Amino acid sequence: MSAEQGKRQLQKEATRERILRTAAAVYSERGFATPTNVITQEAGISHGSLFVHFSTREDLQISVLERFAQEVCDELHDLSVNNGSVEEMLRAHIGVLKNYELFYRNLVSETALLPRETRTLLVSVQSAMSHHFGTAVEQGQRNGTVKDLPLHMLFNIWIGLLHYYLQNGDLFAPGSSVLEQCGDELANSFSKLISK
Amino acid sequence: MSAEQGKRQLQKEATRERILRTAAAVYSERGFATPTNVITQEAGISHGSLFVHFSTREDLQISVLERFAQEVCDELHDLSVNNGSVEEMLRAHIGVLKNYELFYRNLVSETALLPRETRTLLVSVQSAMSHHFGTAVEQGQRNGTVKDLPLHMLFNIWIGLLHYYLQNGDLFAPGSSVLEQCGDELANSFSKLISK
DNA sequence: GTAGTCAATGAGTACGTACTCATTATATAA
DNA sequence: TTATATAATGAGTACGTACTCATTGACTAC
Repeated sequence: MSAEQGKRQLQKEATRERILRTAAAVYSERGFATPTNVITQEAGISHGSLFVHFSTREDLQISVLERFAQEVCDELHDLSVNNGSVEEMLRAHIGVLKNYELFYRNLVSETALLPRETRTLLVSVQSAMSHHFGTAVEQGQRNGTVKDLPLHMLFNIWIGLLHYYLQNGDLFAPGSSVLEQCGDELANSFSKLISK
Repeated sequence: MSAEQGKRQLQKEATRERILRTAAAVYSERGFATPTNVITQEAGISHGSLFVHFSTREDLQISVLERFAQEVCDELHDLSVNNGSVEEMLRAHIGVLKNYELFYRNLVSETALLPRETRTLLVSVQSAMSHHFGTAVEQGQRNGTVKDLPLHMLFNIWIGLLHYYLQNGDLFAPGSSVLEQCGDELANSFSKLISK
């Protein structure tokens, strides 16, 4: 039976899970360039064991990122901010990202040294958000409170601002969370900016 | 005499110069993670020779970046866009960066893996630009054509947008120059956005 | 001309780290 | 109970790359 899992298979799945969780934590704190032996050490397993579960380091990175993207996309998708103001919607966006700040920060900072595939994952995260963004902004545009600039440009300005603050978190909020520290200011400034 | 240089000293200076220029070119095309042996090969000198002129790889990177920052700062400083519109000023900014697009693009994309000191250099480049930005925007704010948001926030929104497009150049302008392709749209959209 | 200096060389070293594989221990099947 | 399958191990290998250093040969000072 497929539902019935032997002790061995359960153990294997548990180890794989342990690696994935540990890697996500390590990538959050030390960045994606962290060597594999640090991850296995942190996970309390042998170095070789990692390669029983993931054929290459890149394979592991992709798996971690896929899970992350899935999780964030789900959370973003479930946001109930329909008919809210633009600023509310932006705050909700920031609220979700706060849960992943360190990881997301490293992800956008180090995209250049990550496997190509991960680019697509980042795009899918943005797409998940763009739906709510579009809804709120278009509503504002229809009732004449928001400027008539192309939606994609407004979205890119918002994402660009967000990423800029995340990447330079140590300048804008030294030793602290940028989203916590500057999130409100960002949402507020941006919504003022796009309003007529 | 210090003005009098022996043949030897001239040769040494020429080699150092050759390394710096080659490194800048290589960093532009392959990024800052390119190994030192690629640079020396490209420069047509022995690998060991590099370490006669630069004690470490990091030392070379910093020297290259210092020269770059100096050059860009000078060009930005010399911009004669006083009393021009905000959009003109932004176009001028883009015009300068076009000359360094590949290098600058890699710089903002890979800041995370570069030595700490280089962060300061990037800041100094932004500072050089912020003067013109402030002048143009404040003039607009005084005569009531530009929104009254804090100057630093407007500047960060602009830089964030610019960097976002540079970092994702392959999405916005595949196989081409983003600044060439999207520069006008960026300057135009941003100036529309901040106008009342 | 001779001795000393120094830029340049390139083979060699040190080191980190991704990945392998023979072995071990444990669960499952007979 | 015995035999087989396999998850996990960790010492070992391969490889890339930053950096060293004894040697060379062109320049300089005397």
